[in-house]
This record gives sequence, structure tokens and C-alpha cells, in this order.
Amino acid sequence: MADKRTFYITTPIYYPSDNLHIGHAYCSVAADTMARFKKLTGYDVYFLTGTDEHGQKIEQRAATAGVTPQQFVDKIVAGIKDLWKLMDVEYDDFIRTTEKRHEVIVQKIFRQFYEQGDIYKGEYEGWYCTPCEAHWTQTQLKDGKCPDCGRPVELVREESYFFRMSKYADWLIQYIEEHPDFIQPPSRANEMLNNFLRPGLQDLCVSRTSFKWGVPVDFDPDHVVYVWIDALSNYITALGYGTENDALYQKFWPADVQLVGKEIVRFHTIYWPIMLKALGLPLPRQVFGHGWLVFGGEKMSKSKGNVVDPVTLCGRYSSDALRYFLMREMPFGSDGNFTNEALLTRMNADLANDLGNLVSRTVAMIEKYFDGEVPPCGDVTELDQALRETALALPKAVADNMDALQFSLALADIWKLIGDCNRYIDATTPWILAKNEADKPRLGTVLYHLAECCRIVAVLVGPYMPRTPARVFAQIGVTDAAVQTWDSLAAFGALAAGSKVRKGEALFPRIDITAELESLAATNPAETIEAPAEKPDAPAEPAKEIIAIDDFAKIDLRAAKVIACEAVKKSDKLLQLTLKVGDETRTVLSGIAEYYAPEALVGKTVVLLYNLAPRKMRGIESQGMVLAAGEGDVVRLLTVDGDIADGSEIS
RNA sequence: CGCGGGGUAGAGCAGUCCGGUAGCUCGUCGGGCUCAUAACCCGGAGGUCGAGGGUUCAAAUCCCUCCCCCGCAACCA
Repeated sequence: MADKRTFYITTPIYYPSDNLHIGHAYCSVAADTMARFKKLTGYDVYFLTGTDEHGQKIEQRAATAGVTPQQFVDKIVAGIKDLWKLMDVEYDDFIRTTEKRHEVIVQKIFRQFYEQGDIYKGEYEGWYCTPCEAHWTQTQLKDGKCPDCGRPVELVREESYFFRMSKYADWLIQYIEEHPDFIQPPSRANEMLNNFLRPGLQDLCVSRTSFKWGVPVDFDPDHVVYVWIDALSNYITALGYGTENDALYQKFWPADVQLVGKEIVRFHTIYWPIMLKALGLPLPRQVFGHGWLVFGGEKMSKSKGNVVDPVTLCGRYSSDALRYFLMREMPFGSDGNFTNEALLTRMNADLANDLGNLVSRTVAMIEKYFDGEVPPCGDVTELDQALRETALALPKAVADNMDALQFSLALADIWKLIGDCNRYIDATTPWILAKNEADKPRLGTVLYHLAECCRIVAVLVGPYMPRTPARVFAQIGVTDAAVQTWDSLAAFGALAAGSKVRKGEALFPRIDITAELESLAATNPAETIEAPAEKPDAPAEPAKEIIAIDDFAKIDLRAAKVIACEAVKKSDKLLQLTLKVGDETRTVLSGIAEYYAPEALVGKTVVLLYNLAPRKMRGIESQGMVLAAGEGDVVRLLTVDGDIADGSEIS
């Protein structure tokens, strides 16, 4: 099998500063699905994922949590691996940038760049907003002030190494123009050319001295390698590039497709190709920038409190159902809206009603009319022939769409056959054939076609829903591994007559959507408007459970009087409230600007979560959180009925 | 005039490159069927294709102008 075609696919390496949400899962599920599909169709596949564990943010997070950075990431990474296990994401390797195998090669690469003149020592000069803890370039400043908070910024200098990106810009422009498939979807290529490459590529700062949590520059120990050279090189260090044992690298590089989120397309289509060029290595065949899952039209983010937790969803439904939804609902290149309702609707319509019920009725009829044995196939009518043709054309259609990373269309193709089967049942009316002994051979032929189509669908659906094929095979009596393969789809009729069917439990039980939505809403705390204090090492958000009075006692609620209120600059949603709480004054930010005019709040007595950890937003520290009730477009602050002294405890 | 994406039935989307009966899924209404997971099958209603102008025998599609939403703008799937 030495000449088996290879296929190398990667996800980004995720940043373990927090638990992952459904958006990360989306990308990994796509990569896993693709990897499984290529394996099914005979490729020698290598699927890499991992984590990018260095940097200032993790250093800070760890310090806040009172652990070492390594301890911090170890914990998050364990959670990530659990998540992939839960979602049947089966990678061949999981690389962590803190691993020795990675770090030594990063140092080697860095040194090589330096020695060949691609990296030079210079001085990073930029603007820094202390309250926001953010670096800004000259062009980003608004009227010379911080674009986020509008406050003055200070000029900072730091000795840094720079990568001479400018040297390779012309080459890259030409490469992108000559390889239209390199950046997908094509609109992303235009974006890169217009925004970054044609205006002139700036040299990239590739080292830092302001933090320590990174790969040390071995010839200049004050510096650590700054993100890009460290992170991007994972795709080759994981294969053993630059080591004695680089068999995997030789076998699999260049990658066939590298999946990335649209926000990091730039790094993967500009810096990464240039790094590879400087190393004298071939470029990946394709970088695909997929869209984002947005929730109710808004970008998902921890601070908006609208993250969707895949662990919760997998717990309530099957990972297969969730995977199906992710791959089916939206075209891979564009943003998609994630809503619980859409998820449940898909599960009922496509999985329960169409697929599940098809298998169910097929098996039920074989049990009822043929004692549970798949009947032999007799003469083939036009109706049968049409169904066969659909089934036989399917593998190629699916493969074509998969090669274009059109998961959604590939699934639509498969569901076309499922729909045809359900119509076929109506057209052939097996329950009428069953009434007449003379029609028994015809009835057998019909049911054989249905069972065979169930088999075909089961094979095709495997990459998207890894657990489903075995369940279908068990019901329609397929035990022979040879009829569970891609090749077995080349001809119609691989299913052996006489197979013993067995009706099991419903493949995908129907869900009462109304009831389920209510239950989910209770689980997923209604978008608390305020950003909750982040607890990096907290486990995935659990369902709300019954608590004891002691638990409630941990919450310190106070009546507070609004003595001033103004809109926060550069923010559409935040109001800055100044609250009087007894003899104390507090500043609290609240995301209610869309619902309240600032002046309308002054004088009101509101309910303050008093012992919430402070949290900085837009450069301003919010010392607590005001409570509000809200759903959709209506949000109302909680106030106190009648007069009460501010500072009063609420219990 | 920074860059990109988008605005098509109640909802979510396809169609736009290459002009020719406006399509899919969900919902809704009516009918059919009884093998099946209240499922499945058939049919109907529902659209001034964001607005205005232009080209054309013909425009969702091509050209011009404008409005609105979202993202990016050198941290972030």
C-alpha cells in the first residue's frame, strides 16, 4: 500500500485560555468529517489538531488562577481532549506548542531565519493604552487616542526581532494569482490582496521581551518567540520536520487542506506561506477559511454570555445529531446562525422523520411480511430502476461536493435518496402488495430495494455521523464488513438476501421542540447582559441545579442608587453607571444602552450583585453587575418596590 | 469614498459569474395513506427579489446612485 494516496488535513491549534465553544467544535468536526471521508474513500489520511499554549494572555490567566502557566494549560487541554472524544473527533496527532518536540524545532527555524537574514533585530515602536492593556499601531489610533476607550496612549518601544515579510510580498502576490485554489473561498484571496499585500506588507514582529511564557530565542535569551513562528510551524513540527525522524513529514507535507477560521486567514495565507518559502518548503495546497457560527445574529463570545457549549448539547442529544447539524445547516465558507430551534428542527425533520423513520418502516415491514429476513430481489421495474440510478450516482456527487468542502451539499445529496425512498414507498404501496399472495415477489423486491438503500445511506453517512452506520447495519442485518465499504456502493445489490433484520430502538427519537426549548432556556442561563466574571478553570457550564440556601448565601445582593450614568465611548451596548451603595461608590458597566437612555436611570434604585469579581470592559473596570430581566428585545432593570436605603442587603 | 460579506414568501437559505416561467427546507392551510418515530406522500396559500435610475424584446441576475445590517482593520474558531 506504499502508493496509497495521502491526505493531510489540519485544524488551527486552539488557544487554551478558556474552554472551547461550539465554534471550535464546528471546525474540528469539519476536519474530522473530511478525514473520515478520505479514509473511507481509500486515502492514507493524517489529521492534526492541537493547542497554541504560549503568550501573555495565558501567562496572565495562570497568574490570576494562582497556578503555573503549564498547569493552567494542562487543565484546559485535558478538557479539550475530552471534548474531541465526546464528539468523535479522531485526530492522528494532537500537538501542543509547549512540547519539547515542537520547541526545539521552533528554535531551530528561528535561528535559521536569523542566520539567513530573514529576521533582523530592531525596535518595536507602538502605542499602548494602559487601561486597555492593548497595543495599537499608528494607523489604528483615532485622533491620536485609543480607538477602544478614547483615552490618551503612550509611545512604547521594545527591542524585537522582525521578519522581513516585505522581501517576499511580490512573490506571494504572484503565487496567489497563479494558484486560484490556494485560498478558499476566493473572496478571502481578494481580501488578502487588497487589504494587506498590495498596499505593502509590513515586517512582522516575531519576538517579545515583555513576557516570558514562550519559546526562548536560544541565541538571545531576553527574547521569546512571539506567536506566529511558534504557532504556525506546528503543522510541520508535528510531522517531525527538521528531526532525524521526519518520515511523516516526507510522507504528508504539503498539507492538502488547512482549515482555519476566517479571522486567521491572514496569518495562514500570508505569514505562513512566506515562512515556508523562506524555509524552502512547499506550500499547503489549500487554506480554507470557514465561516463563523453566530448566535442569534451576534458573534459568539464569552463576554456576551451567548456561548453555546457543545458538552451540554452532546449530553442532551447525540454527538452524531450535533455533528449532522453543524455540517448540514450552513455552507462551509459562510457564517451560519446557530439557534437551538434550528438544531431541533433539523434533528426532527432530517434525522427522526426522514432517516430514522425510513429505517424504521423498512425494518418493520420486513419483520411483518417476511419474518424478519431480507427478501430476495426479483424483476426490476421502472420505479426500481429510477431509485437505483439515484443511489448509484450518489457516491460521486457526494465525493465531488466533499472535494469542494461543501459538506452541506453532500448531505443534501444523501438526503435526496432518503426522500426518494420515502416517496418510493408511497408509490409502491407495500401494505397493499402484502394483501395478495401473488404479489409477494413484488413486495420482496420493493423491500429489498429499501433495505439496500438504507445500507447505502448508512455507508455514506458515516463520515458525518460516525456512530450511525453501525446502528443502521444492526437493524437491517448487515454483518459483513465487505458491504460496509465505499467500494460496495459501486453496484446496487450488495446486501445479501436472507439477512436477519432486527428492529431496535428509534435511531433518532422525535423531540418535542416546544418543551425542549423551554428546558434549554432554563439550562442556558438567559443571556445575562452583564459579562460574567470569567473563571478560566471552571468546568463547562453545568445545567442549573437545585441549590441549598447556603449556595444562595454566597451571593451578596445590595440595593444601589444610580447617581450618575453615561454611555461608554465606542460601545453601542454599554452604559457606565455610578452607584451609591451605603457610603461606597462603585462604577458598574451594563450592556443596556440599547434599552435605556442614560439619564433615565439616574435616581433609580437597582439591584447590584455586590460580590462579583471586578472585570474590565472597554478599559473600564466594572465593579459588580446590575440585575435585569430580559428576553429578545425587551430588557428591564430590576428595581426595588418603594423606598429603601442604598446599601441594604437583599435576601 | 479603508476592505470584505450580506439584504429573495412568516423563519432560514439557494439562484446572481453566463439575463429568459423565482426555487429549497421549516412553518402554515387542505387532501391522501396506514408500513412507520403524531411519521410519510400529494396539493394550496404566501414574494413589488433593500430603494431609485439605466441598458435590453426581456433584469433577482448586467451598469450607475443611494439606504440598511454584519464582520475585519495587524490580539480572538
